[in-house]
Amino acid sequence: MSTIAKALGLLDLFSDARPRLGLSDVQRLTGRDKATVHRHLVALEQAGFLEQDTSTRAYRLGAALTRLAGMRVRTVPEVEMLRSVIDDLSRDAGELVHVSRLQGFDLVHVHHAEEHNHPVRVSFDAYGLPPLFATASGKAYLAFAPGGLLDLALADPRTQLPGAPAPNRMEVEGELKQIAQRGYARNRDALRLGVSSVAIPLFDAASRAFATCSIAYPTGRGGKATEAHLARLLMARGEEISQALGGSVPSHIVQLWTPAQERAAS
Amino acid sequence: MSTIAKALGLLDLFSDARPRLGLSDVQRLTGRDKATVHRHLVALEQAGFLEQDTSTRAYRLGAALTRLAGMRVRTVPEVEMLRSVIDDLSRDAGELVHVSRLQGFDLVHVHHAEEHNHPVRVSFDAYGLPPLFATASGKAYLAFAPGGLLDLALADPRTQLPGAPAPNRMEVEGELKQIAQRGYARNRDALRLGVSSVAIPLFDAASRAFATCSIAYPTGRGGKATEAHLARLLMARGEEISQALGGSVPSHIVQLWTPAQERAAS
DNA sequence: CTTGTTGGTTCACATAGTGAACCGATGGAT
DNA sequence: ATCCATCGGTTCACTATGTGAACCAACAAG
Repeated sequence: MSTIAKALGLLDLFSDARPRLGLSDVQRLTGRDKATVHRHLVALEQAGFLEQDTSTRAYRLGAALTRLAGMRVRTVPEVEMLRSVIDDLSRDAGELVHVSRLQGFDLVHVHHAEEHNHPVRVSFDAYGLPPLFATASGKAYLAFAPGGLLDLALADPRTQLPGAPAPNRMEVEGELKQIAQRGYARNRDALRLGVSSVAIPLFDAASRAFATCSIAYPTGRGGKATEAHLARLLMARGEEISQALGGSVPSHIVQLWTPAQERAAS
Repeated sequence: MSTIAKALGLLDLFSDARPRLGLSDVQRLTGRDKATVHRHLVALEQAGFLEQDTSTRAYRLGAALTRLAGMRVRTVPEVEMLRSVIDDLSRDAGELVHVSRLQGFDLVHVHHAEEHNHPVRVSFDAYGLPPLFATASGKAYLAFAPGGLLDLALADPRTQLPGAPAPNRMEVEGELKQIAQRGYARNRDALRLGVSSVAIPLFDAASRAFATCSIAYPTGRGGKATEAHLARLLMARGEEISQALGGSVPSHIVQLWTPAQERAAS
């Protein structure tokens, strides 16, 4: 293992729960020699990746990180950031994966990836603006967005499928509550006949829902089991996808998305 | 020089102007051996600090940076982030340095540092809310804030010193224009008799003005020369201060703040 | 077909990293 | 006041790790 990897690995020891670490803490957590750990910490500090509190002598994440992260979001287009994660997810699921960002109440296309495993698969046009209430993505967003938004969305005619009956406010509220508890939204044949999908929200740096990721699959292919399987895949990568865009998922939702056995293991 | 420092130094080669670098680019820029550079790049990539474009094979800043940067802003209080920069600035200037954030049209105290070089120095209470138009900070903010704000600020009575004549809209506009050209705002005896100050805006991650940094000094001490000297110190650190808070200064303002001889050198 | 790029790999060599032992300071317990 | 544990940090002999000249394969322009 390269010394570079060892040193950079130290940064991963810091977390929201454990934002400040002393020399001995790091030494214990890594099992490495104190002298080694110290030299690594000093090197990271000199590069600005760590800062040392002058009074407690504890280390915390440094300013160079925000500087470089800012550079990344400015110079790397969203699509590039998403590519590898979304490709992986599409490969694992064997279905069409789709990321949209919210602009007002429009779901605008950001990126998609499709895998050609199945003979029958979902295809779609990337630039249509589907109505919020007719998609799993739209409902996933509303279920995790701040409260007031629902009324505004209901008032906007563009959020509904033309010709369809207006959604009942009580019913919708009930469904969103279910989604918030379950961790993902689902949809069967609502937007296009024969197409089902599951979706989760994505969160920005301030942990606000601002985009969504969905998997679409032919309704014919799967019953409850398929839906649950795809939803699991989606939720398992939910945090990674938000992070790829520079966001962070609120901890209670990370928990919701983490399978029970994994939670027990950690 | 430690290999860790060498590897981390590679990240600094990336910039807004040069966001993607190939192996040979990095080799040229550093003068190090190609094999060495390559191993460093791979190590950084494996840690997520770099990503390699699969088609062009060029490297760009990676997702680990945004993840860690997010952690930093969540876990490290603003005051902690500012401390070292502001302390340095206060030491260099030998005067009181002051950082405020805008909440509506209130300048709320974030952090300050005072140096005890001079026998006569400015002291102040940290928690007063000075009127926007009576301070260098307030004017620095307005001069670099989006246009519509000025009218809203003029309409708000709290932005003006009680008892003072209402500011003339044309005059104010002219002054803000001057400030925008000069790069900093100034103030003599407006808020408190015998106290002058110079101020610059601070920018957030989206490059919007959201806070200010000012240096206060006794009017008696300095004429034009002192003011210019302190303003230079302030502007020289302007980018660093914004960055400490996770923001980034628009490039045209960085230029405005960079002395002519330094610009020629780089 | 040459010539000059590019990204990447190999291996003998020496430099840079390692860790046991040590130091001084701090903070409880006794 | 003394002991003991723990803290952050340093030293130095030893060797594992990093280094760089030489070497590929692939690609593009002349």
